[in-house]
Amino acid sequence: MHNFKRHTVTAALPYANGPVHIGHLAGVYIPSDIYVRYLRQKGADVLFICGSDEHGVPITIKARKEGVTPKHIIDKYHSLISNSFKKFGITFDIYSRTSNAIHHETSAEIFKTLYDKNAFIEKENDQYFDEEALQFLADRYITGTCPHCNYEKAFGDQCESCGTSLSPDELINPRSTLSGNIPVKRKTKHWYLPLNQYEDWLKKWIIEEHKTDWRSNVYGQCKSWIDNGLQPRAVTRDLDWGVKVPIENTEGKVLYVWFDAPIGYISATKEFTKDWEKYWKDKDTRLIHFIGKDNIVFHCIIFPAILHTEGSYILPDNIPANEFLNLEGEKISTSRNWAVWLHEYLEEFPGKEDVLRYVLTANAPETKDNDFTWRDFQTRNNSELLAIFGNFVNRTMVLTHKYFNGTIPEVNELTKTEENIIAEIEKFPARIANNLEVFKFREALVQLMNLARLGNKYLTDSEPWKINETNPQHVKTILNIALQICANLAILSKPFLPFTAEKIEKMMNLSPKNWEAAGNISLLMPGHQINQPHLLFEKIDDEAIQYQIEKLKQTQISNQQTMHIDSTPKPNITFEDFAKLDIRTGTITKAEKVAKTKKLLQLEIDTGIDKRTVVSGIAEWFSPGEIIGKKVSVVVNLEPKKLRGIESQGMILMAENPDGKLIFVAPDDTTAINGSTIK
RNA sequence: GGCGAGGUAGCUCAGUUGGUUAGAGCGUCGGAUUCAUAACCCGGAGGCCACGGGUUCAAUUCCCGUCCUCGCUACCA
Repeated sequence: MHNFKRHTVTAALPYANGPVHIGHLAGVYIPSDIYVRYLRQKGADVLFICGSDEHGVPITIKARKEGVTPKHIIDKYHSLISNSFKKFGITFDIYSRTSNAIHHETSAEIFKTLYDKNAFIEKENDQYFDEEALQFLADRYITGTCPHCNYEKAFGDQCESCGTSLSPDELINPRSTLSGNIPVKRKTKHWYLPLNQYEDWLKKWIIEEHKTDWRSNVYGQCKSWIDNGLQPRAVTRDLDWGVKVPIENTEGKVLYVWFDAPIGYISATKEFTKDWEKYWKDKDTRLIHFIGKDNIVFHCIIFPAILHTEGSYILPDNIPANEFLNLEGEKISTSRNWAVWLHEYLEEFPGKEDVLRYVLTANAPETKDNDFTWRDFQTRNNSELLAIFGNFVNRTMVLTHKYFNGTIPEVNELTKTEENIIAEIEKFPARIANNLEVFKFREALVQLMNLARLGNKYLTDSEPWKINETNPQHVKTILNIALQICANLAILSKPFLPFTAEKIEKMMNLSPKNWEAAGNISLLMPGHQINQPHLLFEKIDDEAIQYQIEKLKQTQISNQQTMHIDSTPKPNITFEDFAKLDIRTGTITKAEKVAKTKKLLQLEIDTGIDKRTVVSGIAEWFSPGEIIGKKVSVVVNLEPKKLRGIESQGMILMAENPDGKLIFVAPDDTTAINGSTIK
């Protein structure tokens, strides 16, 4: 085990085209903040780095849509995001942004170094070009008809109607969104990182050297990528928003956003300190990336490959990626507004930053996707944070004021019970720390709560309110120890619940202490005066929860009304155009799954005029058995097309429900005769 | 379909290098208590450890297969 001298901890750069939500917090920022706060409390040399990721096409699209500049968008979200983090007590040493000059210089420099080392492959290929706007078109800047579902506003990279990933070449009738013109193909040159050449190196570094210390989800995902064979990846794009490619004659080309974004960690460090190199180039520095699982490939494979080739940088020692957090059973979605936004939470639950920190840690998606529900949020606040932690501190403080006017009493004779309690207290710092060291934040938090439980049990068992008459000397001992537990809680809860820890410190007149100070009963000296107690947490009532649930329900309703309904009709066609279509009623006579596909069913349809084979992408919604005998509407004069080697001789008409499920568009009356023309 | 990660009490999760009664928190039921935000404390109930085979003296744990969830990937006239 390497003995590291310092830590560089990074948290994934949030993309500056929207606000941040609880999924971001639970997945990346809370665990990283807990870890860093813990390290700092241990007196470690640690740097905590983050910033906004401000390049890439989606930002330019959003800007165009809203009629503002990309700069306007990133400024808006950079400050919104940065603010939310600050208010939640995420203690980055620096929260930078990739639009800064220093980042452009740094990423250009690294690109250039790799370029000079011949680390890239140059490839020339055809790409769509807008002759009016005089620029190459990013995939997102091209719209056209989806070849799969005929949706007319599909993008060059994806059809939002059927969800298919596309390449611009597949689009029917492509158009530039910049000018509306039909784009032309032009040759353009790009650079690729030949990831395939890194396979042996990655195998050794990840598969062999990090088999045991990386989380199984991270390790498994990497292994999957490596085993499946890696492909060269383009590192440049034709775009005018981003880091300019630092080579001559490359006007209009920028670094692909995934290339420059992780370099943002380095440039942010540079911006923060002149000493940045020791945090990135010294073998004694431990580099840790906190990310969500969607980022595994970039942080475990691509970015390390870049750093490795550059040559002077260290590689990450661990990459604790979390899985995803769902909200009330559904995937969190920015575009569908299915989220709890941090800036809204801060307004609706003022002073409850720690409550959310607690709930998201207790329910963190460390090993698998997890679900955030408002009911669970309420229960964890009321029955755990408040009832166990808050209540213990409160009852201890109240008793101290009642019996000793807020002065810490001295410890007298220790019974066996006290000796056991003290021995227990000693174990907690290590117990919590051991879990934090291996990124088990959930379990660490459970241990913290167990300390409060220990305190509650001790008070209840020793009943100072009963023995005050008969044995006042022992009451002093009991309360001293209970108060020492509170002081320990102030220290040990700080990484998790920083605002609460500070409140306890204030109530107890206690100066902040480092981690090693905890684990004993000498934190408060007899005679020390404490302040009046204030409640650390308050009950969250049904009303507040109901309001949040209602809010989500409204979102759901409005989503259902707007989803997938294209409000602009297609251009008019003549009757002659319509008459070209030959749609017949038919009956499904056979159905079977197409081997090795998830969505395809091979159907045999009795169209009244013949029996023919149709391949249809409905397997996700219908099993072969349930649709045999089903009446359907079939386009019988569609040009046949081969799918997965099977010739499809027609198309079945389907409609789509708001939830994405396809339903048959079929004759209302089952007496409809096969072959009857639909007109 | 391929690959990866998961499938353990009502809920959220531990755990098992194969071995006597499978754990925790919350919830639930009962008891005790009143210092404390009806909170705390004690106790009970609640599990074919996804399903089917196999290996073994013994499997929730190992092997094979199946099903379900999530992710990546292919594919969806």
